[in-house]
Amino acid sequence: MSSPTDARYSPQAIEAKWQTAWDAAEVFKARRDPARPKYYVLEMFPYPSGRIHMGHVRNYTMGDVVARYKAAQGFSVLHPMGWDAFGMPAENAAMEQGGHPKDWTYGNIAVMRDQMKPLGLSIDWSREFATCDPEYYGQQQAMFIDMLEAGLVYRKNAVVNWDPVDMTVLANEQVIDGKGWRSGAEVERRELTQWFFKISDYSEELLEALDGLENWPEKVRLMQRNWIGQSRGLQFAFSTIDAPEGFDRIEVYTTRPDTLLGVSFVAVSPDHPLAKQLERHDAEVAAFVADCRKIGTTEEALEKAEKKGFDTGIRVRHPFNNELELPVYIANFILMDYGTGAIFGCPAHDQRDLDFARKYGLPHPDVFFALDKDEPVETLAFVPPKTERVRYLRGFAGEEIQTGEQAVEAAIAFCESQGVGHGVTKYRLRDWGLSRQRYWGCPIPIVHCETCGVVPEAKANLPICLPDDVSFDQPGNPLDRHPTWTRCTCPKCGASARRETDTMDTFVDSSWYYARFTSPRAPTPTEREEADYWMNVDQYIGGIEHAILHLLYSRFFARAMVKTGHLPESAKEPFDALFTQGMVTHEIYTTRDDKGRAIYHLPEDVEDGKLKATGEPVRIIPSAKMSKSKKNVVDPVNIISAYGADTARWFVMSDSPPERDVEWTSAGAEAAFKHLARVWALSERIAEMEEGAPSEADTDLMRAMHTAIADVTKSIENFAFNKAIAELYAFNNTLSRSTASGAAQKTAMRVFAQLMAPMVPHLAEDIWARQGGAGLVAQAPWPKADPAMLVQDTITLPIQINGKRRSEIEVPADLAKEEVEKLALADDAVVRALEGRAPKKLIVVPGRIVNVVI
RNA sequence: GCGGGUGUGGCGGAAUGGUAGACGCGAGGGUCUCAAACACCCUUUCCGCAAGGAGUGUCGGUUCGACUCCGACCACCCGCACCA
Repeated sequence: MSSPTDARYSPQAIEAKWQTAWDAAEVFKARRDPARPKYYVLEMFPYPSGRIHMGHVRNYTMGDVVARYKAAQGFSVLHPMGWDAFGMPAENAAMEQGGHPKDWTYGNIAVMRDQMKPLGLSIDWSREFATCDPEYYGQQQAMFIDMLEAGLVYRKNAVVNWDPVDMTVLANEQVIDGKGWRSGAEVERRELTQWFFKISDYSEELLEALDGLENWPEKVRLMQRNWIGQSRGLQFAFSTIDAPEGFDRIEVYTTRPDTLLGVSFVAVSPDHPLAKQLERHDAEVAAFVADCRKIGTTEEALEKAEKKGFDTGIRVRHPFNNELELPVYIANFILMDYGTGAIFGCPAHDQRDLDFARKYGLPHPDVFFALDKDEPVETLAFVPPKTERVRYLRGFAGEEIQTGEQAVEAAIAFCESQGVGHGVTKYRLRDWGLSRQRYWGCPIPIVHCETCGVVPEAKANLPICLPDDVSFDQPGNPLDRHPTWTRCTCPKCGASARRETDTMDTFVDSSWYYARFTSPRAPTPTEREEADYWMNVDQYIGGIEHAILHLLYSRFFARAMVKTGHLPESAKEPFDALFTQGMVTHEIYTTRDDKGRAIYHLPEDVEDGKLKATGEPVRIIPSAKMSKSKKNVVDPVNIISAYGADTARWFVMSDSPPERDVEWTSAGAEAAFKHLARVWALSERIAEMEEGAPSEADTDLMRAMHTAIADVTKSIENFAFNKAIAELYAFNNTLSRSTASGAAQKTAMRVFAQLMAPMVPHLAEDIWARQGGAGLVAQAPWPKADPAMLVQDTITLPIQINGKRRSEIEVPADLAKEEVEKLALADDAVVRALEGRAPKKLIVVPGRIVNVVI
């Protein structure tokens, strides 16, 4: 080996050096430059949990590859970073360890920023903010007031999880098996008056606009489509018999009015006004309803719970058959939030209704049969797709064969003509409840005045800052029991009044941060010129777990910002392209506390299945998404200090395709480091070479180089970073074995550095400089592949016999089909297989394959 | 329970309906070395000495040809509106 003894790849020195150089040149500062096209790359900003983990490294490296690649393509790039800093963990930490959520949060941010910076991400740190900065949430309060005035905010009652021992509202994740996570008390459903955003005003628009999001994954659009849940159905009222006063009618909504003649019962939600009315005077009803309210507030809990009903004794008349009286049940699986909170049951064609009917001995008359069968329903409901043709026995037009869809429309038309209800379009999407009875969130800028009622704060008084003097030694919302903070003046009449103590859902914070990044220090939520230039986000990158809520709320919020004048009309769909990366998974380690509840432990605190500190054995739960609450997070800091940031970046981008989950393993990090060290050594060797005389090997190397440019470029464009890396490996193999002249190898090495720069920017920068590249590789234009160098003269055509590969032939790339056929038929394997017969069929796919069918 | 997704060697994975296993890891063999590390070369889907055969979660279908498209099933993952 000719390399000098001191020549060694030392990332620590290289990385610090180039990060300093980038900072000095302000390479990553986003500049509004009307002369250049802009590109806005955004990764979902992190929650400051305390330390970065491999999921962050993977997520932010992906964005960085895109940002650096686009910069090389000549775009003016905006690539910012901030912190989704409000939320429960800060309050939990305050309760567990003492201290203040603010100190905990800002402390975590400082640590994580320090951990992130050595990664060498091309971020414009001058735009950084945290959502818990008063400068940020004050602007959010201003928008809340604007939205209130625009009719997009209102108050109504909604149910929450109530812990009767701790006297506090619980989040769904704090309810475990129906019990409070701290107190262990049975959780109750309780109604509170809460603030709501009118996202339902936009149901139809949010649904229709999904079609325009062509650069979003189809699965995300489908999930949102189903979540919004448009349905067409019939709404009508049953008239009641023996019902309490004011309940002479029960409104129901059904998507299957074609089954109205197969109805055998009516059921209402336990939260339905009728149930509430009966509950007041009937102990049995009260007991049943109370029982229903023990089921959690989640749809999942409701769906999984055993289906139960209570016969109220009330009857309704069938709208088309006065003789027929149907029982009215209160049923635990009916949602008050959907439709009218009341349904009719057609057991023959709905499994849940059938189970219910069988349980309570109700009939289940068939409405239609399959075309080829006429067996009455017994234990399995007959629920064919609505597009399938079936034979109606109890349709509105007698015995008729039609699809469910046709029958539904016909039924609606018939019912309307008879004056029984009307066809309506409904959505599953519910309004967005934003009230949280918690401290660490954006205060809702509202004042409750005895004379004026509910009054928005004056904008001049914003931001309404959270008070610092709070304690977390007792459960509940510290704002609610604060002695002075709640006292304020009514902005309307000047009388003394009480401040709203609810804070905002943290989803509000993350619904507009992308817009704030365009002018993070502005005295208004956004600045028109900046928003006009930078919006929309050209590429948004984040986890699939945000497919519905965060992304749907952001889409709504952008529209609300358009309506209130904070964003241009063109920004109502804020994310032009979306990429959902897979999650980084890891095993979970738990022990139990004295009450049997799970305590989670960090991987770094566990060794050989035992806690390092106490030796207590831990339970190992199979890999799951890395999450701060489960503490199954891996610390990348160790990898970076041992091998450098480029190794960490290279490793997380290689192997797994970015959209798929990856299980963290330390095995590959060493290998990634060795590879980068080999590349560095190769560059040293090439740098020492003489220029030399051109040879045929030069042409081969240049062909390989242009192929690499074309392949890597395409792979990065397609978000196939693992393939880009595989192609870089292949080019490395070619280059390191090349016998081309020094001049050619130097050229190839410089291009190699450019191609790997998005993934390993520090190493690329070092090689670029060593090979005499001009300026910084971070600012060099992306290389272009010469199409002439990609053309191949001869190709290998595989020959299949009956679809199985049996042979191959070398042919000129542009050989005529007839010639290929002749050559194929002359091939030994083909001659042997044909045994003198003619082939049944001969398929030649030019440039791809030949298939001989015998 | 409902909605969405994923499934390919020992491992991560590659493959516009056209040579299944690119590239990497690991493993085995070799060169170099006093030795080790590093580096380099070769082998590596399975069965078989070979010829050959089988093979992309399972079962079926469409096609000249299926990892790819369709249907059913199994397993795992994500979401289910107060985790972020």
